[in-house]
Amino acid sequence: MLAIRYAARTFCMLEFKVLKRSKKSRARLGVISTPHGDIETPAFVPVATRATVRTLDSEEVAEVGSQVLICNTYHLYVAPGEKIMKKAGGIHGFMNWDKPLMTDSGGFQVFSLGFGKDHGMGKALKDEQEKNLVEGSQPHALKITEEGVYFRSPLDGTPLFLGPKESIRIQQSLGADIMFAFDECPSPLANIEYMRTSVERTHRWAALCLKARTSKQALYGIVQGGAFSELRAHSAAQIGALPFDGFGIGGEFGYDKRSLKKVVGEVTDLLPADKPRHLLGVGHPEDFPYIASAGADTFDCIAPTHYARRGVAFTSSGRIDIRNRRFLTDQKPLDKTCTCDICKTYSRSYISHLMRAHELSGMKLMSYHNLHFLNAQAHELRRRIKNGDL
RNA sequence: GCGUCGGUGGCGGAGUGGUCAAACGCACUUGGCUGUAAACCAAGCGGCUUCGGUCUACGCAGGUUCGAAUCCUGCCCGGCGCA
Repeated sequence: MLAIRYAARTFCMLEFKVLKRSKKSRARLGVISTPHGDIETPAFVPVATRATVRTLDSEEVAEVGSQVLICNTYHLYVAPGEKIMKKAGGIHGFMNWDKPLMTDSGGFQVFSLGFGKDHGMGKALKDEQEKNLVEGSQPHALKITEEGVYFRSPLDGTPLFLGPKESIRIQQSLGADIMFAFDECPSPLANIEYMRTSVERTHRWAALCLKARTSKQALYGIVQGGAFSELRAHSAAQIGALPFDGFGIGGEFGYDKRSLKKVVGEVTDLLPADKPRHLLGVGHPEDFPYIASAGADTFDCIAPTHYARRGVAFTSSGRIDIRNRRFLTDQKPLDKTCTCDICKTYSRSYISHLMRAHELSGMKLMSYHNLHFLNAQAHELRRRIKNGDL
């Protein structure tokens, strides 16, 4: 199955240059060039699920130093729908973002709307937990088959189907610079037999995605395998051997930072050195050094905006929950070392008041700061690699 | 003045003889969140506690009852109607 030939493959509009390789770690400094400009790597990729970085407009997202965004195929398929997106000429014009864009394939929703919802959990484990999800299990709300995944529209219950062909077709309508192969993001509770079956299916889907592509958009294959080293290695070897333009690394990576670095490092060792790697859905500020030193070039995370709306600000001295009463009288900025417009202008006291009063502007100020902060942290990673410190 | 309805925890508001320290919502406190199901979710929220309890509480004061936030009497306060 994986021996399909890709002779008719079109030339893709993506270039990757490695400017420097660290002597201390797997970290590397690079530039990804796309039709919409360059991405200096390592880069943080803000999440714009429904063609918006929640609470911010595209100009603000650029203002805080974002180089590239990732949107979501499943969510844009549900609303406003493929036709409308196609008619808009794709996401770039639709959301007024002329820098590079990625689209996630919908593979994460196979997890988040499936077992993730069933077990009320995210893809990251906090503690060691029993891997009790057995081969053949199906989540409550959707059905995973060899051909793809049957969903139901969260809006009106309409049956939806997403498989490799459909995902690529929709992603081509969305027109991002970088597409991702349709995969199953397996639950962190999946046992090794479930994981093996899932990974093999994701590999078959990967080949079908390559075959389905007819545009010049770049396409990244996705490595799975959870925290099982042998499955990660197998997946990295299989996916790495296919003519993708880059590689995503998805799923879970164990329940601590050391495990994250180990698992991702083992994967990047097996992937082609001249192609970019994207770590999917990991990026709390404290993770950044682990991610870069494991050899990932880009990585996305909902953290800055997701936490912002709940009152958590990322600062140089850790997280603070701005809604805590003590901040109501605190005249300092969110972070005294931050250079963003919010920290130059507004006090913790004011932002605490806005968040406690559920004012939308509070969520916006928080999102603006957090996104600036994470982009600045990524900038710092590049500086450290350049200086030989990482 | 007469009649009538009502006074419940920080607020709103259930309860109308025992299973009531009192539903539910808000507010408040704490915790969680990593390819967005998420401006969300969970726990706590009278005092003391060796966590089994125990004391004080449903306008105030009495009473009936084995037992009252719930029934009776008086008083205080508020809404409405009639004078």
